[in-house]
Amino acid sequence: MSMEPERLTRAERQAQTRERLIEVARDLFLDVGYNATSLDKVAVAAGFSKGAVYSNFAGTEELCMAVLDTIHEEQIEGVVAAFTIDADIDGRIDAFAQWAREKLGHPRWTALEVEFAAIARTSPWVATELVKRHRMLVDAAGVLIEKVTTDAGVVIDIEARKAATALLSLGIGLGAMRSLDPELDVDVFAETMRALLRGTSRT
Amino acid sequence: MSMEPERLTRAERQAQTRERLIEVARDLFLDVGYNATSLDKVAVAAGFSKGAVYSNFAGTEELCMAVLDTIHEEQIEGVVAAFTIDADIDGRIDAFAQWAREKLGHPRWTALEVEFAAIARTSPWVATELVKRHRMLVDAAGVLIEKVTTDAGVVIDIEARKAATALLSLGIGLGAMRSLDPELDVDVFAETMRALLRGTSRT
DNA sequence: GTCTATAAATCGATAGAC
DNA sequence: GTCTATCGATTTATAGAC
Repeated sequence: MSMEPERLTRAERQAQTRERLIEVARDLFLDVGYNATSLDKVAVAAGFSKGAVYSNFAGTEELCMAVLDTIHEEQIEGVVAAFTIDADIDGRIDAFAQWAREKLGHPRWTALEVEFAAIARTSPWVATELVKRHRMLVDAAGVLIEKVTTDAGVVIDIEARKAATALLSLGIGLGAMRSLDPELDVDVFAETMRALLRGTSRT
Repeated sequence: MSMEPERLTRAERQAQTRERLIEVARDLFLDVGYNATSLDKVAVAAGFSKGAVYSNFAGTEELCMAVLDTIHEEQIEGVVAAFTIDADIDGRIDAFAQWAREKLGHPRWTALEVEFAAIARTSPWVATELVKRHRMLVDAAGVLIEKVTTDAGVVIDIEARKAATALLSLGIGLGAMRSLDPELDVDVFAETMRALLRGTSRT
């Protein structure tokens, strides 16, 4: 038990380096955007050199993709947590609206998401990978809406997956505009969501 | 009347150069995006050199802003045209939905809009100018929705300006995702819009 | 006003030492 | 695996000729 941990330290050290790089890169990408963040700045800010980055990621695009993966993971957790609290459907919708309101209040993510999506026009790899993730996000939100509504015995006019597409798109678009204009009213998200999920209840 | 036109030709020539540059820059910006379009490529593609661009625009940012102005102008014209056709409110909504469907089918604009918005994080000038234009777009759409609904004697649940904010944001977000994923369902825009503008009619 | 030439800075990516 | 050094390619912006 004395030297055993040393053997794993090699792999663990690299894992720590990778996580540290993702952590620092995330802050930079969210603060100044993708194009304004050079690979060198990330390395230096993390206390490494460019070589360390290239030995953990194929390049800038894969680094940003790894960052987006951590963000997407947290977003899904937040949405699931809001929609699975112990309350009726109205309470769950309120919880989600509150979560969305906080997220849209400081919407650095959406700006990065759409800026990085522009890279997809010249990078086929980014395009296919981003499409995968967006479809996964829409699917996850779709089944969640489907489950919440059916559990509550409510029938909504719009298809669950379409509602998920609309809400994700609205969140992204609203966040992008909000990150530009701090005075933009964010409550329109909750209002639109309620208009979409306004169901015809059946006992 | 023989040499009189010659005196104006100086100014007219420069105006033509400026328009030509905006026209070519628009195509490039929409095709490959803002960051992938260098000032030099625009100049060469237009049959000029970089000097011609710098004598007509302060730099790349102002050039793109001029391009966005022409696009915004056309967008407003399209929306106004759809909402002022000779029909009842349902027919006008259908016309707008059809217009939006065509625009979102090939949403090159939204991708440029959000990509350029990312520049605002490091350029204060771009930030203030873009905020001006977005607020103008929302205002224009808001008064249009207000007028159309009141003309039809319909009262909608959501405030007109909020509905305009939601629809513009949804269009931008949906377009950004659609430019990434061609299989994305665009009809959700029309469905969301109808859910928002579902009014309680009063004679 | 437009063009040519150039300055100056930045960034991605690679090669080789350790 | 990480670091140092460096190449090569772009880009913005300016200076001076015409």
